[in-house]
Amino acid sequence: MSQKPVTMADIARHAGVSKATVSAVVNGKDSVGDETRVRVQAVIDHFNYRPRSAARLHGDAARPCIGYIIKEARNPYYAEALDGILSVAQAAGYLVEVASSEGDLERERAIVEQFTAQDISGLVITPILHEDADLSHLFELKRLNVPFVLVERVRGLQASLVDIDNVEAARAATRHLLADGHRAIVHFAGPPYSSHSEERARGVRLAFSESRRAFEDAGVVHAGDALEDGYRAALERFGEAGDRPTAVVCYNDLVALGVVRALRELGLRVPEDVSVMGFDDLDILDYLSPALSTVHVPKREMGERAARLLIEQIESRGHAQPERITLPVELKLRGSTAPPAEAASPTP
Amino acid sequence: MSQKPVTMADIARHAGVSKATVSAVVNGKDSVGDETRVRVQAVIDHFNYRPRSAARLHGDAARPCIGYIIKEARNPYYAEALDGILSVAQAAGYLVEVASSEGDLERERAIVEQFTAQDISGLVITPILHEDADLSHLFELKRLNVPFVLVERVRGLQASLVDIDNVEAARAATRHLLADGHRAIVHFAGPPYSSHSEERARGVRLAFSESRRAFEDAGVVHAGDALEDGYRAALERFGEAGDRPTAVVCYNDLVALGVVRALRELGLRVPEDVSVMGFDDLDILDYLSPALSTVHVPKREMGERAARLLIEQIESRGHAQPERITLPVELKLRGSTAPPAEAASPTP
DNA sequence: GGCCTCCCCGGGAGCGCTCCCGAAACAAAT
DNA sequence: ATTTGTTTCGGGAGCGCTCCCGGGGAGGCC
Repeated sequence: MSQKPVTMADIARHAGVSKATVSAVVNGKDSVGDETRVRVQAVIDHFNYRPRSAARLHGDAARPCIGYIIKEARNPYYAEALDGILSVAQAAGYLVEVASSEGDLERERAIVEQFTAQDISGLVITPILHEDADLSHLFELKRLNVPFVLVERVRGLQASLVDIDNVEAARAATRHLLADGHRAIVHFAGPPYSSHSEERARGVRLAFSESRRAFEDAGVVHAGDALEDGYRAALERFGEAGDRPTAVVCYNDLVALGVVRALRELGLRVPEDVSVMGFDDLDILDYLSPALSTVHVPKREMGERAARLLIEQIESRGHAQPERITLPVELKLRGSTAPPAEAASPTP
Repeated sequence: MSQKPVTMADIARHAGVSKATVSAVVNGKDSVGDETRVRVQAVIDHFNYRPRSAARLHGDAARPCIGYIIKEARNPYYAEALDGILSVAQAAGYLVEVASSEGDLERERAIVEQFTAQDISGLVITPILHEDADLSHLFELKRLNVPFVLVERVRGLQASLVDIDNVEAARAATRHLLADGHRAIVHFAGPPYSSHSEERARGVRLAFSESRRAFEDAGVVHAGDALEDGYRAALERFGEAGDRPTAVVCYNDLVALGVVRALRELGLRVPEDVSVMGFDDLDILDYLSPALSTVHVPKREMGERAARLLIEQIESRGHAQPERITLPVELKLRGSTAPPAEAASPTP
């Protein structure tokens, strides 16, 4: 298995030249004769030699590069935030590398290690945070003085953060439905490893509990963060007979789209029979019909702010203080929410 | 600007210890006394020292890692392909890093350099290919013996490739519309830097030219690859009075969704007034209404095959032959295409 | 008080590579 | 024939770090 790595000295020996000459050939210097070049190149090709550039520690410093760790490659949310990061990073001459943990803590840990082993300049991290997750790799980052910015709150970790007030946002969205007269509202919550999910669920519950009018809590269902999750959850919840919620607050827009599809298949109309509220305001929503009511999250701006914060931190050489930025959200009411049929007309 | 980088020797000097001790502290070895550890750590913190791990060239080899270079972070197409790459790579113990060129050749070049400077194990590349683009960085990869797999054809570059037959696919899609009786078809082509775009346009033209029935070529319009591009192009093309195409073949699904929105705003019905054909078959399409007719591209499988090919190449230590895989596509007819009004009901 | 541990720590070699500089080898100019 | 120049190559130092090993100091035991 573990072949001995072929080194530049090996090539030099086999080609009957010095290491310096091999180095010159590898780097395309013009200070080497054609005959020698060909001979050395042949040996290189034969051994399939590739210089371990890790060893080349002087000379041109690596281009500064920041890493972005996301949780779900398939959620356009991150692509939009990436857009913001890219615009700022590019302007500042930084490269951006993205890695997805796909919701797996061990993968996140491996990614962080990989990045630090590559002397990355800094990281923007969407951390995995399920109950008693081992966050040692994040603390490790602090110990190694690797600049990083979080885009999701981590309890007990003193670090820069760019986020929205998820509790308040979810609360506002739910309040709106309550004000519209909905009395049975269900919340399709996100994945357990996300603090965003937990916070949004908390906001929904807060709105539930503060509701003074007659209200039957239709509960919180653990759904997920993908299209299929919303679809499945809605088929299950609305497929059963009896009490049917009149509104659903979703963890995010993808879940909401899944719900809309399920409702359509179940023969329920949106918003006449069921109101659906999303979260995030993905770009694509503008292009759909019916348009989804949702909470607008300034993803692009969050990416920009995170990148700016990170670059400040990098260029201050770690002497910048951690900073916390909370960006405002906005309720976007479009076509997928309306007062419930019963409440719409009567009770003036 | 260019601060002198603080090295381990600096820390050792200021702490009054040896480099070895500093190294031990940095790596959390337990062979160092508490008092010394604290003192050294203090100096490290003060100077904000971070070991240049590039210099640590023995010991634990870096985790094998493959890079994926995409063209457009915001296109879910790549996210779905990434899904396939991730599943194979993860199973084989590889990490995946994604970088987006955002359609910019210089950025692509910088990314490739960055990756090779990091001793990446291999690359999956979606190359930028506009007319007489300078592809020297790709040839450079061959020279450096860096394994890589393309997922878009590059003329004149002998390398592994996983792709579909874009010409044939676009031709089939257009043929279908022709067979349905459409006589004025417009093609909204993709960005100029993409060979996929060029090939698909070629396929459309082929279908045009082979059509035996009376047919007015409504032309090829240069649109782009994003939602807004399709939206803009459709507003322009269908906003004008006079000859109105009865069908549009789009470069991809995003463009098609943009077109659908524009048509809706213009008061045109899909598919009654205009048929819209997409390309790619994004996951989200299943969740939309009306569902989009499109060409199903096996993105996930393409990602899997590309990753598998790449890993074979890596583990054969460069002695594997380049291989070309062409995967089949499938026409997915859903709700956005139909025979044109005139042809459907022959004027009763 | 002598001796043997054990624990810390420092000295120094070595990693694979690149750079600087000078030695050959040959050509051209005086 | 000597000088000057040019091209091509090798020797060797040095990069920042880690590992091995051996030396010294503190403490325990007789």
